[in-house]
Amino acid sequence: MNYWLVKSEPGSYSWDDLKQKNEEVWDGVRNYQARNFLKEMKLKDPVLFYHSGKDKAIVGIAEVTQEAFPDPKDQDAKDWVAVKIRSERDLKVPVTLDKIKQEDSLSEMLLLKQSRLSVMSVAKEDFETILKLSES
DNA sequence: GCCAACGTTGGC
DNA sequence: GCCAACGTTGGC
Repeated sequence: MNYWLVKSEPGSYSWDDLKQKNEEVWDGVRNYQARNFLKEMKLKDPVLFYHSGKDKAIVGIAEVTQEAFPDPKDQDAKDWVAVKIRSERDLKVPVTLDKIKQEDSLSEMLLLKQSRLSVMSVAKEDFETILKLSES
């Protein structure tokens, strides 16, 4: 099992939006590195949901409900893909970017290293650390 | 509002 | 194929 993180600007699509719809097609990704991660996602992989912009925090956990398929928004039939994710649960306490930065063991997270990447993998240990941080 | 990081475009 | 110009993302 692999672990992932997706970013969204809450103004355009928020965690609440996902909870309301339950399941969503995660499409429109137009970055090769992000696309390659989308292609590696497997059914039931956990996905951290991060709010960029004002929030700057991981707010919930989603789950992959459909593996990569051709992005329906891909007009030119390029090789872009989408997945489906479903909201699983809220984090008890959102894990802010500040908190993540304060945690030495998380300093290698792609979230910190590549601020512009919108879909990324998360190491198992890092995933677990974040869960721990979300408990207090 | 600014700026760093980074991706894309287009001229050469 | 290189690189300057420009656009976008996202943190500060």
